[in-house]
Amino acid sequence: MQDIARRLNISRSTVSLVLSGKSDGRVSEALKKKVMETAREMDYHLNELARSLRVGSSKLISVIVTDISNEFFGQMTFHIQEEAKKAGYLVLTINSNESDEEFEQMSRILISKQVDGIIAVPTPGGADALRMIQDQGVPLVTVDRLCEGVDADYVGVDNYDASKQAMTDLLKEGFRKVSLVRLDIDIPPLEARQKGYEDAMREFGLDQDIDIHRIRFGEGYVDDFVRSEKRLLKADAIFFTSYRVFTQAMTLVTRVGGVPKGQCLLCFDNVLPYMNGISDIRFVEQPVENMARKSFELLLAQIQGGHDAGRYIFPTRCITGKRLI
Amino acid sequence: MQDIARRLNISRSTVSLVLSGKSDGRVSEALKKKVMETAREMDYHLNELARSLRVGSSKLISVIVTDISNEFFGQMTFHIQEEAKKAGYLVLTINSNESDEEFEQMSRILISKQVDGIIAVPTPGGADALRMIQDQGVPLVTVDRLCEGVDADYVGVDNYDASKQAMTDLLKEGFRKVSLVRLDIDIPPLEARQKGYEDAMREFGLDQDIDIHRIRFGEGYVDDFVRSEKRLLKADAIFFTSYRVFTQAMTLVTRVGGVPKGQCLLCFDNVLPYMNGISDIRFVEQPVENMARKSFELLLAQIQGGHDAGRYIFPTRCITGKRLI
DNA sequence: CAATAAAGGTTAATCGATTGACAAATTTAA
DNA sequence: TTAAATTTGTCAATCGATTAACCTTTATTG
Repeated sequence: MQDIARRLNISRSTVSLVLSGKSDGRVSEALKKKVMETAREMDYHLNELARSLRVGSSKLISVIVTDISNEFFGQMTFHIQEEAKKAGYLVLTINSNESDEEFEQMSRILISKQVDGIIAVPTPGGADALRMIQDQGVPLVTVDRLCEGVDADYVGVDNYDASKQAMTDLLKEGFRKVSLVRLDIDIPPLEARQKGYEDAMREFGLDQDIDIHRIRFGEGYVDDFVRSEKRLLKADAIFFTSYRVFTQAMTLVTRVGGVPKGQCLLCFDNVLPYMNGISDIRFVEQPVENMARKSFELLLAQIQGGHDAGRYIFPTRCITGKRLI
Repeated sequence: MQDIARRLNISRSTVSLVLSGKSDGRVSEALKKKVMETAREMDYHLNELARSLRVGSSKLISVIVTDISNEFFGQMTFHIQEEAKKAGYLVLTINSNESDEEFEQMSRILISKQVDGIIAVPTPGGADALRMIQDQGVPLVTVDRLCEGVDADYVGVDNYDASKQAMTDLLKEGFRKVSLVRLDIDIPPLEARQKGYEDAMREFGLDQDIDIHRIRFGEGYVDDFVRSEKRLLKADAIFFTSYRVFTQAMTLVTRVGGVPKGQCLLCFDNVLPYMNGISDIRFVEQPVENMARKSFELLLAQIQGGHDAGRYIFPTRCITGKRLI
């Protein structure tokens, strides 16, 4: 700006006023034009860092997810980005990889970077980090997992209900021996989904057939599946409580000769790419786009002046696939 | 920092020196400890914006891809992020959606945000934006698509060769009527892949059977497929030249009753999730992790002091799936 | 003992914008 | 004709760090 000012023999203030569009009635049209032209000629690009420092807003937000390879979170961040773009924000996407330490460390860095807000999927022990974020006055919206003891906006679905409903539908169709496969991380959504499964089984008098398999999130998952192999192959149906554990299973299905004839697979979250390959597959779909929109809307509301934290629960749908091959 | 300084009755400089770890021999151990403690007590978090402005480095880089829902680019950005994290950088992931305007607009914003570097998949007409980036002195690495007329680092594969090789393998097995399905955007990789297909066909004397279908990237792709339906269903094999167009096709495959018996699907890029569902499917795999690593390595080299632009071509592999159902 | 070095801190300029307060020139109103 | 208002800009403090240059003490050395 200094350079432009010198070139036109005016002050930096004037240049700043023009370039930031705050020159209504403070700078003559003629001069305005000249400033804009020289700016273009000189290939001038505003230094947002300086601007941010001065005005106290970085126009940067962050989305912290636990597993970016999870299609649900992938779409989530995509839609948040689209919304953010419209509002003039850029998004830092962070992957905590389900690690409390990474989650906290990254929160710290984001605070330092002066992000204007954070949309986070909290890790199991992420409460402290969330509190730190709030204490530093950074707007916060939690998604997917409710973190008890932290009073923040929340966007999610009723996992218990969705799970129980999908299971009930399955049982009504006559499936009896239904196994549940879940990750061995203790997070609220998985607990709720498991509870929904258990309650549905009980209501059909299938207490004896309740069969739960815990699979590691990362390394070692193959061993876990091998250990569960026999029982899973004998099940009428399998309920995978999350996308991640489903895809883990799919990488191994070749080894056991494919999905047993007649077996039904139920999964929480969209598994569309797999639909053509398995005779009977169905899934519980979360309205990811609406959830993303809502999350950003809440964040923006916080940024633009406080509001009371709320919890927004979205309805799910159960989608059933048809056999193709 | 001012607050900490006041509390301890010392100068801000001292606080800064301690907190930035540059106080070796300039500040006594006792005082150092006190500073760190009070910083912790006061919940002090450094303002990176200010630091960045002063030192002229934001510790922010950006990755601009054309289609984040493309699994290849998804993994690409993931691995770049991991590398960046190790080096203390955060990543702004941007989606240009194959639009030249968005690509240029976003480049502008990123320059303003003072990112330390950009790794970009250029859009068809992105040359000007690339030049702008370079003119502003921002380190740049291009990936996936070579942009003629721009002298920048490049990381990619030999699309022609990979494509021709995969086709040759197919033809050797006896497949004859092989159709090609591609997006109707004119970008170097697709041209090269098509050329590889054509040359392979010709070498087997199948000039007459060359059959190319162009499908729109966004809206309207359904119509395009409907138009091509008859010919595609009659083909012995289909070569999809990119992940995107393959997934587009998969959303429609239910309508036509599935993949015809015996038909082979060949795709450029990893389509693992679909492998269990189709009797004969194979794909050309790019070594995405190595490519990501290399891209960041090149960017970092530029950031840390210029080097001559180079082109790095990675080898591909052809993976063949087995029928499960 | 004087000269020099080392240790421990401080001063003040700087990065590049923003903006409230002020001022000169010109116009309008009474 | 004179006071008030408008137009068109400028001044200078500020956001929160970093860092070269400088200044005191205190210790070391020949």
